[in-house]
Amino acid sequence: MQQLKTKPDLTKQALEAIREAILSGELPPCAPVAQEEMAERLGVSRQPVSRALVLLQREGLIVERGRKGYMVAPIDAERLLALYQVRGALDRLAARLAAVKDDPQGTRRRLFDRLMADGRAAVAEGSITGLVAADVAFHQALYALAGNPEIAATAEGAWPHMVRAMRMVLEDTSRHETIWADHGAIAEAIMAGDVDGAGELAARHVESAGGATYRRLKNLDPGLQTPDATNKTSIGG
Amino acid sequence: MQQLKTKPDLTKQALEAIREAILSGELPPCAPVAQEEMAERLGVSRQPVSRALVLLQREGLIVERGRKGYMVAPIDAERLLALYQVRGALDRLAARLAAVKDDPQGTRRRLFDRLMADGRAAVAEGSITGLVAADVAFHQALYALAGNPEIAATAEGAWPHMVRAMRMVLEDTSRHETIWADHGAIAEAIMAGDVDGAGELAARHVESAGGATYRRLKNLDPGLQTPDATNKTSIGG
DNA sequence: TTATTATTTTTTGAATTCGGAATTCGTAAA
DNA sequence: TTTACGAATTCCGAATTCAAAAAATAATAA
Repeated sequence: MQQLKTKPDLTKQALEAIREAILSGELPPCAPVAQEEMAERLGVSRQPVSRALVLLQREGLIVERGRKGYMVAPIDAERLLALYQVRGALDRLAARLAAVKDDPQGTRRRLFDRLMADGRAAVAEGSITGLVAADVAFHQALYALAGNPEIAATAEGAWPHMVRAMRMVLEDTSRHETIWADHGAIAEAIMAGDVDGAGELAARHVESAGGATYRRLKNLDPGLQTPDATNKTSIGG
Repeated sequence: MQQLKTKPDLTKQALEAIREAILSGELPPCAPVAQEEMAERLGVSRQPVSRALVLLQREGLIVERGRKGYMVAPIDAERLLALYQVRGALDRLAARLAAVKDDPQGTRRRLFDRLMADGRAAVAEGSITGLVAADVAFHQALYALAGNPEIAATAEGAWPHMVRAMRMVLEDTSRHETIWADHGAIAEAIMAGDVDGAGELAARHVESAGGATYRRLKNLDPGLQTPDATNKTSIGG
């Protein structure tokens, strides 16, 4: 018999709702986040909203504005670059750990096949939302395959910031193809058991994304760009 | 004229106080944490305590026990091992970033000299508390020298768990010397600008500590142990 | 004596209330 | 017209109150 569904828990619901509003852009960067208004909008009292906001602040998605309340954190290019560097280290570790495992049942291969198909479909469709979802799914699968739950838990803090920036970056459709070529190469290296190769590819992929994000946010990357300009070396290695 | 001191902020104070109580062992693993009792002990209402507990849960230092309230999280050997693996990746990155920087003013060398002196003094004194403090200081300095604030922010989630376990591990006094020999080697490699070497040494040092912690918590390491048994290879590499 | 059920207690989550601090707006004076 | 002072409003943290749910306990029947 399975566990019955637990109670709603207003604090958790408020947390999810507000985070989702921030990630979707419904609450854009620098938008004020007033407790009373949020409580009103969610149909609850200020209490659960206030508790959720403390968590959101810890996640870095909202920042204090003195006695003026909170506001949605601005998208900070330098911070994103630093976060991508950290995630590069985490993804390298995840890929290495995934590569040392073998896959007698072929479940891992089927998982990658499905993820790659979803990603390719999103590329073909050109849907930003679909591409973001497929990207998140791929990397979360990487963390899961590593068998170290703390990798996913640690990386979880960085992902919301990246999702928020990803929409802008993916406006440059020229990157869509290379992203999923990278993912394919990473998956192949993992399935081939190539520990060093998988880790290196994963780290470079992430740092490349970080560089692209940085340039995009700094408006250094107006439109198209030659593939040569992407990161080929990685300090994280 | 100087700025006036800002307000105390009861929530933050409660958070620090309870966290400190957990790390010091005053609240041992599996001890129940009741909101009312905490509020009473800290001389505040349940409100700021409740908000602090939400944060502490996010940090993983306390866990929910249904309607029975929270309890201090038990020390989980598997989890510690996983956390050390993650921190190995982070410390590798930090050491590499620190090694690429140069130090024309010699401030970095003086910092390392001071940290090493503190550590050696703690080893000579044999004070567990002093050793823990010196270890934390050394690695936090590493994160600071990396120039990427997100490394420290990310690693911060893992440290409280490690501090809690460190007391047990450091009862094995034979490790004290090797720990600070490792630190010395890492500092030397960084100051020599040896990026690969510094990263490798830092990662192995952390994973070695993780292995020692794991064995200690599993009671596989009763007392002394030959240095040969320490980790010489690292999957995180 | 044991098992089951009803009651009491405990403890938390959420709502409401209270107090204080900062911003804003209005008014008066230069 | 601009500046400065002060009142009013806004908004949040904290305390208090309320309600619900689970655990503990007591009581009763088999």
